[in-house]
Amino acid sequence: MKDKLRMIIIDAIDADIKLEDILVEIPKEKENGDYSTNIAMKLSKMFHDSPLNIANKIVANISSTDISKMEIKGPGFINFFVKKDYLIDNLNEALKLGDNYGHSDIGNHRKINIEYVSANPTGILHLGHARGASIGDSLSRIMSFAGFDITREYYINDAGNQMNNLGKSIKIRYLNLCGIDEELEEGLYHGKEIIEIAKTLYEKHNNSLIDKEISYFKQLGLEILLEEIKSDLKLINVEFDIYSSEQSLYDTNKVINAFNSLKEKGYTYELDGATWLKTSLFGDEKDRVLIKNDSNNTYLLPDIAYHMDKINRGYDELIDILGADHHGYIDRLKASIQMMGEDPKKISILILQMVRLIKDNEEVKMSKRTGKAVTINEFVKEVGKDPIRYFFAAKAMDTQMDFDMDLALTKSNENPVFYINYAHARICSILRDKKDIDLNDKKIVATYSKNAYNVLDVIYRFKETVENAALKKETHIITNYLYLLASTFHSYYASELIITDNIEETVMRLRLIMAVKITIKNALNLLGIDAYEKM
RNA sequence: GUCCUGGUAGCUCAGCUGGAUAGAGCAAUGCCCUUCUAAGGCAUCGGUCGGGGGUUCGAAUCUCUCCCAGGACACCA
Repeated sequence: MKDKLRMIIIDAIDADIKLEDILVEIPKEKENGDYSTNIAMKLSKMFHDSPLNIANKIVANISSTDISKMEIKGPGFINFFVKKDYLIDNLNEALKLGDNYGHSDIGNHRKINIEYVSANPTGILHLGHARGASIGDSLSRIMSFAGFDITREYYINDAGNQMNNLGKSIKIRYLNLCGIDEELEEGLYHGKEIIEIAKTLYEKHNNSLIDKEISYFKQLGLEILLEEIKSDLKLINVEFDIYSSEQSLYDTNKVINAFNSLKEKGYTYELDGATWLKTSLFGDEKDRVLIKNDSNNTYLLPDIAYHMDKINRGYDELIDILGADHHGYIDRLKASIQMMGEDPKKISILILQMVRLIKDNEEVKMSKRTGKAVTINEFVKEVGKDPIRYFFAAKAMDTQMDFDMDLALTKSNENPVFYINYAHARICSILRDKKDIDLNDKKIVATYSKNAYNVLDVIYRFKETVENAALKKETHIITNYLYLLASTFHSYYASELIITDNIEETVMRLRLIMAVKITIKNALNLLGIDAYEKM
């Protein structure tokens, strides 16, 4: 309807205006119409005329069967009151489409790769990772529902020095169990999951692994921890399409090829025994080291190879969801990609601000080494998957958030996910009582109440909400919508009975709440949250 | 010191391509179960939009400056 109005408005203006310059919005106050536009004020300068005059001219030029009333108010807003037939059409559409209601083609099958979490497999995932995982997965679901072709990818840093440290840490813990005294030095991994791995190995093999190389322990640790990461992610409904390995980029010569390509183009130079990349040529604040003077690579080189690999796999856009501590990384990566001859605009890097965990009014520091961090596993057990998913989706990525453990653990009704699911459960309950009423009765003459129309209107807005969330890449647009939908429904529920003696009325109202149920379920699904039949 | 994010009701946060009286939830207060789930509804209370200047018909929104919080400034990833 918004788009329709924009078309109507543009036809009524005698000037060269682009469609996207016309803003149509839903006024906060109902008395200001169903939709409104500020275009007259916008055109005031261009036409050298007062907004009110322009508004009057525009209104005089509009004639549409969809519009029941137009008003000019305030400094020059044009308010539209539209006929409500489209809401009924949409209701029928929703019932017909079911699980597919709200699906959009706006993404036009553009191939998008979303990379998130990508935590090094040197420990167990904790709460901070849960934010990235939740946002990444919700965004994938939303964009996918909006018609984008989404691939979810997890990048495993299995080639760097931390992996050797992992192997070393496991081996030392194992040797300790075998009665060999060896110190676990600073910088190695002190987490209790490392001890557990060592313990498992000892129970299984006793002393027989003492002479094995570090690389043996490294490989074992990697496999075990990766499995643990996958199963932890599954607890919050997150799964990936592709796990790609840094090591494999070396094995297939993609890293060396990337390096040679940069070198051939003259973007590298030697200094102090290291090899540098001229990223400052393309907007980075300074040049970066590719190969250290101990002849090891920095992380940047394989990362360039990795992003090139993704581009070469045919994606139209790469989205990286990274923690706030990586923000300095954006410029150097984009600069590097540009040197490789690709458009840096293909890469969107979304920066996720930190989560601070608060317990007893004090911050709990999260560190893989101390073993003190609250793991996803523990957190799901205490709080539950759905509140976690909702809570993370509900906040814009760029807000730093404090996660108050004590508050979350009370499991009180402060969590809106209960409120939303309560609406769903209520509907299910009514539908169980409907007995044998035929909902497809076409001969309906009764009309909907004002409250019912409010509900219809919110249901109608679902599709444009999905599109908006997908284009802006913001998950909280969906949570806000869900809350509005639930709230509008609860209000309607209190205002009239669904099942009455009047069969026509009953059928209409049942159809309405069924559409609400479908919409809630579909929207919750976009966030990886279950819809409850009963509460 | 430089850069990046934030600073909106007691608390957690929306709103930010400039628009009508700044919105929700939680907390507080008062009503509403002889009605399909009261985990609900209805209402009240609550604000120098961090401070100050600027741009204009109009600024929470744009701009400058200062203050506060967190983060980044490696031949770590």
